[in-house]
Amino acid sequence: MKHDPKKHDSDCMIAYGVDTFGDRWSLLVLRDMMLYGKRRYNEFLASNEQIATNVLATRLKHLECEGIISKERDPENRRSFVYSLTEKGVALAPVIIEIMRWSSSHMKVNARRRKLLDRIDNDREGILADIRNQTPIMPPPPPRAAL
Amino acid sequence: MKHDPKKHDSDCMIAYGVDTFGDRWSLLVLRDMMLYGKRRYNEFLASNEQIATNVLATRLKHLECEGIISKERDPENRRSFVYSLTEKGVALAPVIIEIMRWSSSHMKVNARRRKLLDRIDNDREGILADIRNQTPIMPPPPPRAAL
DNA sequence: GTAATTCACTTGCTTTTTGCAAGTCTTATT
DNA sequence: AATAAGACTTGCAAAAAGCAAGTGAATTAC
Repeated sequence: MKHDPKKHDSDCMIAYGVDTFGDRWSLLVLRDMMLYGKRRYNEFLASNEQIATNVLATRLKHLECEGIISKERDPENRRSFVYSLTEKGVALAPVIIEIMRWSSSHMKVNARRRKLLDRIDNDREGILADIRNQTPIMPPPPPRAAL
Repeated sequence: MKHDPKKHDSDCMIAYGVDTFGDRWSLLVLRDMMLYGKRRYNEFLASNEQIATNVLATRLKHLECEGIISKERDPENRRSFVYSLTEKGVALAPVIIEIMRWSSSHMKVNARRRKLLDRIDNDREGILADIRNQTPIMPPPPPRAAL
């Protein structure tokens, strides 16, 4: 599945970004991959934000089609697939980082978050390296207690 | 109209950003304000992306309610309103900048865009100052030829 | 001073997208 | 051979987006 470049060729840079990854669920999937190192369908499904399974499927397809992520069979368990960030996907890290930086100044920041923010300021290269080789940069939040 | 903080208090930083400004139309309105210096309802409506008027109205209300923009009557034309970025809104500039930077490496970049990207690298402070005092940092694109 | 205009929206309706529950298909385990 | 895990698909209801037309206050034109 390949992306049709015609649509964007004369568009603005923000419009291109927005069309490619600028919706709630795509951004949350990218967060799951970059921050928590998630790589599997059921890991994305398990996020606290409760994405619907059909919506997750279409988002993964779209991100793959845009060249942000790639999909391969897990060699160790052939009924599973593994999603990874491509170079194009890894290059989105600064966007995610700036969103976190912005949010942090407008919401309560707990210890786990503070630690990550400090690292953003002091070890940006290390964070980018971790994202590139799929090392989680912060522990995933505990599952929200069910009603 | 005030935002209810309960919803986000224990959420993640990306989720907070996504809920606040992370949808197609909000991001395009922010672009219009930051890059092109747009400040009026009919200016937003006139963007090439063709936002529907009812959708624009709800987005402006949401952004205002989240404290990203503020709305005042135009003192020189009292049937008009002027929207401005708040400090919280200006603080989103790095997110917009990183989206542009990312997009620029994955799409064709014309001369106008190249000029802005150079300025992002060489005069970041100047750009942030322009955004803060509502000076357009690039000319708006020509209106797309109607069908 | 009344009529036409501008500006910023609303309203009503259709279409598209999302959300939810259940089902399918492939590969693996018992 | 039967059961289960993993990754989706399908069908349907609900919410959001898109479209066209209408409203109401402020302004200019006659």
